[in-house]
Amino acid sequence: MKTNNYTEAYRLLYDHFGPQEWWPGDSPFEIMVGAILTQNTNWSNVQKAIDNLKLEELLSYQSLALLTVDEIAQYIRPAGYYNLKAQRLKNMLDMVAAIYNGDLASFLDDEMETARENLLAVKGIGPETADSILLYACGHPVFVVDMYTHRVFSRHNMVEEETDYLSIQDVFLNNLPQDKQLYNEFHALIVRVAATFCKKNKPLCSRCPLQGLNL
DNA sequence: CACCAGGCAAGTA
DNA sequence: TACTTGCATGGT
Repeated sequence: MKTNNYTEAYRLLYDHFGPQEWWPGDSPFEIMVGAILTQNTNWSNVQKAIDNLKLEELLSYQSLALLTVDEIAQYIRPAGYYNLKAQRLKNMLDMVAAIYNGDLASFLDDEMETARENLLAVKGIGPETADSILLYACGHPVFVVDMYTHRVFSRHNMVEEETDYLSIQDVFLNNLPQDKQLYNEFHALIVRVAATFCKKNKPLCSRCPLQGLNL
């Protein structure tokens, strides 16, 4: 059975780490909030911010929409960049209000391309945040690229060192079956292997399961 | 103490 | 177009 290196990389990671069962969140709305809060930020800090909102039962579209930007900012302080992220959350809520008449379910059920355009039009939502929401909150078949994807696979010579988001995304979309469950697990596994074996400013780790690739 | 973390937008030349 | 900078907390 022949397969390509990208499918093989997925299999190696899955065999090593097992299913990751992402996204860590109980609802689509929690995932949308988490996607903004985790921008350039460690997840453990994001979890504290999410817990703050949960304790006050504010982690729903209807509840959060009642707060001012400054009020949101105080709850999410542990996530860092809290003033910026509070405004970005507000921008996202405003988009749902303006385009989907305040009905979150309408956004979640919308067509993928339309939903992506609406997300990218929100100030503070870029390609990674948009794709994370499309995949993990909406359930659309999108491959999410992040800093780890670039680091891990450029280190293994499977993506260019100097490249951009869409180019990396193309590599994976062109070399993997269109399968949202696979995209879901693969991204989570990439985060896992980066945190475990492929840290910044460290040499290629000999214990990385991707060493098993026949390049 | 320094460095890092699941980005993005705005400013500069 | 191609760099650079601001945003900020908490863990290692």
